[in-house]
Amino acid sequence: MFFTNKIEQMLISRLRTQGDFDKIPAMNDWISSLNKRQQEAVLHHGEPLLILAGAGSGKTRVITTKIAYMISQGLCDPYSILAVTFTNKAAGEMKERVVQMVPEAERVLIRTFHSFGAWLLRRHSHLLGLNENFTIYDDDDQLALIKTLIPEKLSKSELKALSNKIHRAKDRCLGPENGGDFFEDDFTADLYRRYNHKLHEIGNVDFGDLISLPVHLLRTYPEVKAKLQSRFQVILVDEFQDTNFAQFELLKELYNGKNFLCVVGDEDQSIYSFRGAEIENIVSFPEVFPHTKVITLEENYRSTPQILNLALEVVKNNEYRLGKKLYAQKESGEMVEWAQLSDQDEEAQFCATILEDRNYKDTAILYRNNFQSRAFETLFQRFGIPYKLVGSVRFYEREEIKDALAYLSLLLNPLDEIAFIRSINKPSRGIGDKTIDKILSYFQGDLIETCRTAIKEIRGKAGQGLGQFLEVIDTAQANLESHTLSEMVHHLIKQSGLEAHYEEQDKLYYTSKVMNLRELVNALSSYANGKEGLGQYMESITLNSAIDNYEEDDRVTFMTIHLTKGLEFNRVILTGLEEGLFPHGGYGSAIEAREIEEERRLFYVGATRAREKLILTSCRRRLQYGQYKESMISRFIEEIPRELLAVFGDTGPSNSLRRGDRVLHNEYGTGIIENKWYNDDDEMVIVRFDSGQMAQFLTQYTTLTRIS
DNA sequence: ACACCAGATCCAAAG
DNA sequence: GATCTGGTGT
Repeated sequence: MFFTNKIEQMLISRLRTQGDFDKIPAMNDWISSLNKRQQEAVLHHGEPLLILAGAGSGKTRVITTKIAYMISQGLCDPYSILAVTFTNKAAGEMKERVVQMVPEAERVLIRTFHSFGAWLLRRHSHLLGLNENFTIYDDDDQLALIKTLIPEKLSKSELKALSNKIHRAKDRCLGPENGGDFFEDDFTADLYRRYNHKLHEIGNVDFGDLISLPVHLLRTYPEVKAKLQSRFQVILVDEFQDTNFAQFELLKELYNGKNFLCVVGDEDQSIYSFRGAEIENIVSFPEVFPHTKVITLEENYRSTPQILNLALEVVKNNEYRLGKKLYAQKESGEMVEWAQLSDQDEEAQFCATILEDRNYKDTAILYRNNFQSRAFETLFQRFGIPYKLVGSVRFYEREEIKDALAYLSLLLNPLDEIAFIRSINKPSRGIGDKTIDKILSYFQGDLIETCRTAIKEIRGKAGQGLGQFLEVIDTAQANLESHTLSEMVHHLIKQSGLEAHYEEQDKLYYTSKVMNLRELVNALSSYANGKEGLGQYMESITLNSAIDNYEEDDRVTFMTIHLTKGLEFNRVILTGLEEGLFPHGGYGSAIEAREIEEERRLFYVGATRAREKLILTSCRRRLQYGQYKESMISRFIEEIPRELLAVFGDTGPSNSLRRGDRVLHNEYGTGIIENKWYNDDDEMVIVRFDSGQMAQFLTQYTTLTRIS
């Protein structure tokens, strides 16, 4: 059931003349409340659609209306729609909004790329040789597995680099054999080969596999591919600028020329290239899918002109962008403020002063790096200002939760060596490295059975401990069949001694680890009994993103700029605008132009989260590794035309030279500053003189006078 | 096997 | 400065 252009034309003209959508009367209102471009995006069908949606241009509204429209007009079955979002939270919100419009939308599949990948793999685990109840290895688990494969000792950072390399290879659908020159050395490729082999033996998957294995599956099994292609007649992807190569490949595999593809994104908001995102995906989309209809949404409904224009002034310094226009629809508001503070404590103090108006809920304090939250937390605690820290440590990354999950992983997959090593001596029951090596020397596939064999040969404290461990596992195994998951896990954390162990720790360090374990038990109550429910729970918790638990309440929000994607606040304080911090990098290690452009996009994302009020802060010095370090004002501040910035307090804007300034030099004469950067702590400029000569200076040793 | 201490490392961003 | 890691002694 597809749109022909004729039907589309008819619908558009019907909308214009009568505005009469009989099936759902409200549809008329929904569509007519959109602007022309948005309407066009909702009504387009057939050829692939690329919606270039600037910040705050109402893209979520367009997608939800589009889905509701297709369903209510009977253009496709809700079951045949797949919508891919960036986080589970975004998926949940999208579903809620669409279902509110048309209840049948309950059957639309709305997921993140990763959870869609997992969904696909669960249905075809047998074809890929995966454990039926496979669990997903996160970066920690991946690292732990790599460790077992390397005999020689490598430093943590070397291991991380290897693990990262393997991960990035999977993002590009590169295997150990077809990596080309991606792997500089044979060692990495060989490690990758052994890593994949081991992971396959265990029957689990890692994050990268959640995308690359589905691609492999569809390429290897045409019948599976055909089935999926015919089911998903409509595929929508949000935040397309942050998809990686493998995700684009997956999308291409799902497309058969007959189904409808719609992607939405904004190249200026691509901020995840460190995680493999390819900004090229959105730029090249019309070439990959010829006849793509491109619709640009250029009206910003979120921010005041002051905020929007400032953000645009910064991002327009990027070379690599499509250069969309974006027009503020809101009325003029307050000037954007900039405050320069002496250090991170004064910065926190400054924020606290702003919050004296108690508009907690409407305010977000944003920063580049997680560690910056600390100064804010300390001060806000002291002043009793309510705040919530979003996403620094995810629930499943907590030590006590990982411990409990290790037992559960082992129950689901007794081949899981990583879960085995983590759980066997936690809390310590006398089983050390030596004993574990000994047990593994009896290795016979199933690790529980291996223990049963090995226990006969292990005496003393270790043997006793191993007996206890087996009892815990056996009881849990039996309870998994006969009790609810909550009851099973509740008993497990008691019997294993985890609860007592963490009770002790809580008393000593005033932590609340037992509470977290209770929370785990509670969360399980909404899942079905048995292995299947347990598997579902484990998946949901592993794929839970840092932002997924974010809830609005009357507290100030602390979070990294990366996490704010898709959110908005009345008032935003963008902190730490200093060279080396934001933009990150520099100070000795040169920053590549590509990286600076991504930092600039990050600034753009942060600034455009604000609806009414934007405040920027910089510190003159900052505590780093226990020492104060002088910092320089971020180049982003310098890229803002002075008339767009209200300087707060008595600190003036820097008098330093900026790109584009006209300067006078004693010997060379007049010229224009072509570029400015920092080499270690030295400010460097390149000047293009009117004579045509170019020269590079260390500004502290050269007299360059600014002239107008 | 584990407690304890010194030296190393951390402070990119995340599904 | 705080936290983590690896080596040492018991």
